[in-house]
Formats: sequence, C-alpha cells, structure tokens
Amino acid sequence: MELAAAKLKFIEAWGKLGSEWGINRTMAQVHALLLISPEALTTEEIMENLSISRGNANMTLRDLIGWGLIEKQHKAGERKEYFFADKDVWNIARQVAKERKKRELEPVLKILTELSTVEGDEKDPEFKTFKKSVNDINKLANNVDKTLETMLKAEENWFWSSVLKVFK
Amino acid sequence: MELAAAKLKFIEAWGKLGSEWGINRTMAQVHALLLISPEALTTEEIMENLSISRGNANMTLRDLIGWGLIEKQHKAGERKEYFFADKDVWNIARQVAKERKKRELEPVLKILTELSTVEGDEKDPEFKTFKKSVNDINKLANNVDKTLETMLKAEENWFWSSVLKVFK
DNA sequence: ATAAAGTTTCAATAAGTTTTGAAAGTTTAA
DNA sequence: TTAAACTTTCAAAACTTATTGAAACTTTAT
Repeated sequence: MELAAAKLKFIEAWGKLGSEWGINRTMAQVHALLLISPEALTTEEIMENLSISRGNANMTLRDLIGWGLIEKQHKAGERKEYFFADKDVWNIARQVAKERKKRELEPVLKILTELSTVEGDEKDPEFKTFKKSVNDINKLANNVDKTLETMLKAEENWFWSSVLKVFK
Repeated sequence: MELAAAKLKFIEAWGKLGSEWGINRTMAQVHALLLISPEALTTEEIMENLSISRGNANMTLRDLIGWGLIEKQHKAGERKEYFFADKDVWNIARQVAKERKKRELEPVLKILTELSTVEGDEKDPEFKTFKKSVNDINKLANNVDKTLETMLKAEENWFWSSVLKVFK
C-alpha cells in the first residue's frame, strides 16, 4: 500500500472508531492527522488536509487540547500557532480513560450512591429487585473506578506486565 | 428517596450512560426498566412505562435481544410475549464487551494489520512517523483484544479476585 | 375460513448533532 | 495608532440518527 493511501485510510478508520465511542468524527480525524505528522501543523494546514472550515478546526483543536491529546507549539519568529499530538499510545489511552472517568463514570457513581439509599419494604419484590440491581451495578462501577484509578497512575511496563501475568 | 422516584432516576441515568457509550438512549432505558422489574413485561407495558411508540419498542426489544441482554418469555395459556433482562451484572458486562469487541475492535484490528504492510523509504520522516504510530496502536489494540478475550471466558469470581489482586 | 390478537416493517417526520462562514475580537509589528 | 495577521464565536444550514404510526403481516382460536 502507498503511504498517501494508507494515511487517508488511517484517518478515516480513526474517525469512525471515535464516532462509535462518542468522540466526534472530526475530532478523531484531526487527532489522527497529527498523530502521523512528524511536524506540528498550523490550523490552515489542518483545514486544508481534512477539508474542514476554520470554525470547525478551531473548536476541534480546542476540544483536543481540553482532552489533553494535543498541544500548541510556538515557533520562534512566527506568529502562527502550531499543533502537535503526543505520539505515545500509552499516554493517549491514559488520557482518554482519565477524561471519560471524569465525565461519565463519576457522575454515574454519584447517582448510584444516592439511589442505594432508597427506603422501602423488604418484602416487596419491586423494592428487592430494584435494590439488588442498583447495589450490584454500584459494586461493578466501583471496581471499574478503582481499576482505572490504578491504571492512571501506572507506568506502561508495570501495567502490561501485571495484566499479562493475570491474563496469560 | 421514594422507590418510584428512584426508578425514574435510574432509568434516566442508565439512558444517559448508554448514549455516551454509543448505545441508543431508548435501548438503554428499556434495558434499565427490565433490569429493575421483578416480572417479565409485555411490549404494551414497556411502551406505556417509557412513553414510546409500538414501532420503537419493537425495534429496541429486538436490538436488545441481538445484544444478548434480554430474552423473550412465553407464558402458558397467553399469546402475548413477555421480556425480561438477565439481572447478573457480570453477564451484562461480558455481553456488552463481547458485542463491542466484535462490532468495533475487530474491524479496526483488520485495518491496522493492513496498514502496517505499507511500504516506503525508512529515511522519510513522514513514513517513519506513520509506521511507528500504526505499529504502536496495533500493539495496544492487540493487547486489549487479548485481555477482552480472556475476560469473556472468565468466571466472575476468578476474574475479580485476579484483578483485585493486581489493582489493590 | 375468518376474525381477533399480536408483531413487524418502513416511509415520513422529528430531534439532535455537527459544520459552516462571516463577523467580531485579539495580538503584534511598524 | 493603525492595519495586517491571526483566532474565536455563534446563528443558520446541513447532516445524521431516532421515533412515530399506520399498514402489512403472522399466528391462534373458533
């Protein structure tokens, strides 16, 4: 396969994956483009490469910075802003896990904790079923939360050697 | 908190979580409703409870069956179909992991494998950066795939005791 | 064979999300 | 201080996805 074709395919695949995981397509595509660029790129270059508008490029770059996936770079003697992506896949995974934990898992944990205080008649099947489901989900969510917490602190090698020891 | 209020809140929260994870809101809400129901429910009851149309209820129930999250039940002497959810949270997590692995991870692995066959000049920074990123992502994706594979085969107790030993 | 009960389909429509582009805002150099 | 270079904002438009509801279909009891 040709490099140019491979690049297009990569950007497309990363965009699709992103949209399946609740990250908007353009955001994932800009990230993909920067991931495979040896040099930092300007807003203009990104707009041109992906055929997107200035407004869209600007918002998307801001969001990616918010997710901690890309950074701004200032080149000496230049006014333009350049953007580049952290190329370390392990850092990317951690960063995404961190953001989703904060944005999604934590609010759910809060609600589950609240819901598990529900009061009712232990003989009522409606009540019993509700309570059991909520408690079970609560336990699972807490386990996931702890696991992510540990992952966020972990060094890559430590992490994979531990996981692979268990899942060999 | 009152049971009725708690139920509503649970259904709403589960729906929101679902939509953040690429599962449509109604599907997650129907699942939530069945999760906290001690008895299997009919299409009518689900429609009424969530104020959704017959068409929507039907499609959603079919999708949930496709994901392996709910099942049909036939009651003796009755024509209507009843639906109930597997209440075991561990089974739910495995089932969701299984479907997403199949629908999302596997196609991506296929493309990554293809992309890693790209040919080019090792001295070209464009080529080197592309190849390194694709290879790194490929490795991570394969690790995730193996981990999920093991998880799918695991028994609950074995799994959690192992995980908690590592991430304590 | 018929009609009643129940289920499925799908084109039209509604709701939600993303993108555009032009205008407003900001920064820098001279 | 001015104007050129660059960045940000946001309302309107385009696009995508979810939902409705009525018609078609299937099954069962008589």
